[in-house]
Formats: sequence, structure tokens, C-alpha cells
Amino acid sequence: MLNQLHITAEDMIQQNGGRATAGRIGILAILLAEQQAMTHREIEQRLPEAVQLDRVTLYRALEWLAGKNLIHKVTSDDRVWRYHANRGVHNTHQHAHFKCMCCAQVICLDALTIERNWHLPTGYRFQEIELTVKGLCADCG
Amino acid sequence: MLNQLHITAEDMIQQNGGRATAGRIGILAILLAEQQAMTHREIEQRLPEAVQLDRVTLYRALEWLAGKNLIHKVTSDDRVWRYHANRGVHNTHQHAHFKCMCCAQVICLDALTIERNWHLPTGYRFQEIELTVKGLCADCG
DNA sequence: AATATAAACGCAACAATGTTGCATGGATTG
DNA sequence: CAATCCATGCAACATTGTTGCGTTTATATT
Repeated sequence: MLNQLHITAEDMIQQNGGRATAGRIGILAILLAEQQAMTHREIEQRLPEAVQLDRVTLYRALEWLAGKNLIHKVTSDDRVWRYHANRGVHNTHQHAHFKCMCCAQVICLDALTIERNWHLPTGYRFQEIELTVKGLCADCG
Repeated sequence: MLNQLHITAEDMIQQNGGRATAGRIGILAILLAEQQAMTHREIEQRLPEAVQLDRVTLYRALEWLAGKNLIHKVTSDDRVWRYHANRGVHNTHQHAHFKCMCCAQVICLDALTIERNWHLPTGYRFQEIELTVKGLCADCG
């Protein structure tokens, strides 16, 4: 199944005019296989030994994938970016995230749609919204 | 007026059993005078020359003020904490923030109340919610 | 298949934010 | 006045992320 994800990842990368290197494929396959948003570190640790990447390369690969809208970054309050594969509803970037205050895991809350029945002060322009619910996950709570 | 804020700040600090040092008073007065959430740097720059503090002392003073619920921290996506004085509705921590993507300023959106007509997956426990609207402020837009 | 080339990569060095340990200084209390 | 404890400053460190630059490699072209 992970092999299948590698093929999918390779396709996604090539369709965006990028080189399908082992690093990019590995990273995207990992993110595609994972439900929750992952930190730089978590991705690095899960990469097989044959595909160990430099920290900088990993950052640049993630940046490239995000630029091609294959993944997206998630803000957190621990000053660490998390990354999550884009698929389906996730592409809208208009869904919420849940962060466990205990184990720091981040998942997507697809069910929580954000209503736009409010308005900004005059002169202000809306671009996007970021909503994070904090609490304890099922394992920690 | 800033003088008045100094007195207010001194009161607030003493009522929480802390020493009313020049640093703490200065920091809190600055935050009380400012509508928007301020970064460590911005606070440092606005401190009068007579009250220049070490970076560490500033961090520790902010940490102390946050622990006493006199101010609160605001998450941002640029890995920089911002601090905002607590007063009135702000104490609830259940209001939203707006961040300008151009000038990076953060203001509180008191009007935007967050509805709780949703629920988390089973086993998950809610603690708090953080909502950041991004866009352009009146000056930048 | 060989080659040219632009895209990825790895290394080193750097920048920014924030933290920890420890010694010093100054206010508060007895 | 002395003892104590809180706050401060300095140095050193940790972490995350970025930039410059020379090298390697995937892909297209021959």
C-alpha cells in the first residue's frame, strides 16, 4: 500500500512539472499515508534509511510541495510548522484543525465548517481563516 | 495618560502579589496602552531608555504577567509570540484575532464570537479555541 | 545509449526566537 | 540591621528555519 502511495506521489509530482526524486516521493507518500499533520521532525524520522535527506533539502521539498498545492502548512503555537497532504476538501484550506495539548498531535476537523456570517472592520480585506481547537485527544483525555 | 496607565499597571501587579518593578510596570503599561498584540521586539523598542531590560528579563516578565492572567499570548504563524493586555471580554480568551498579511499587525476581533454548534470526535475533550483571520488591514489594503 | 542542462541536493554558515543555569542586586520582612 | 527571597543580567545553549554555493542527478535531447 505504501508502494501504491509512492506511485501516486510520483504522479502528483510529475504532473506539476517537478522532478520525481526519491526525497520528494518519499515525503509526499508519508504525508499521504498519514491522517494528521506532521512536523518536519516526524517526517524525517519516518523516512527510510535509504532516503535520508538533509534538513535543508527536506525544508525545500516541503516548500515546493506546498507551492504546488500538493500539501499545506498548518500553524501551531509551538513555533513548529506541520504539513498535511491536500486531498478533497482539504484543498479548500478552509477547514479547522484540532491540536492535542498533551501529545501535540494535530488532526483535521473536516466536520467543522467555518461560517462567514461576520465581517471585518471597514477597509479590512479577508484572505483566509485559520481555526485551531485545542484540547485532549482520545488517547490523552 | 501613560502615567495613569503606570499607576494602573502598578496596582494590577501588586494585587497579584508581585513586585512592582520598573520593568514589569513599563511592560504592562505599554500593553495596556496598545490596542493590538505586540511582539517581544516591539515592546522592547517602546520601553524608555531608563527602563531598558535584558531580553531574558523581558521574556520572564511577560511569562509572569501571562501566568497572572494580566496579559495573554497570541499565536502567530511567523513563530513569534505576541502579547496583549487582558481587560474585559479579552479575559475570556474566546475572541478572534486578525492578522494583516502585509504589515503583520495583529488586532482583536471582539465582534467575532465563535459559535459552538459543532462537536469533536468521540473521546476528544475541548479546552480552548484559537481563530485567526488573515487578510489586509485598512492601511495595507 | 550518451550527453547537456537545469533542477535538486548537501554542506556550512547564519539568523531569529526563546530557554536554562548561575551569580548578583535590591526590595521586603522579621 | 540582617536574612531572605524575588527579580535581574549575563553567558551559554537549543530549536527552527534560511541563505549561499558548489556538486550531483533526473530528465530531455541528440
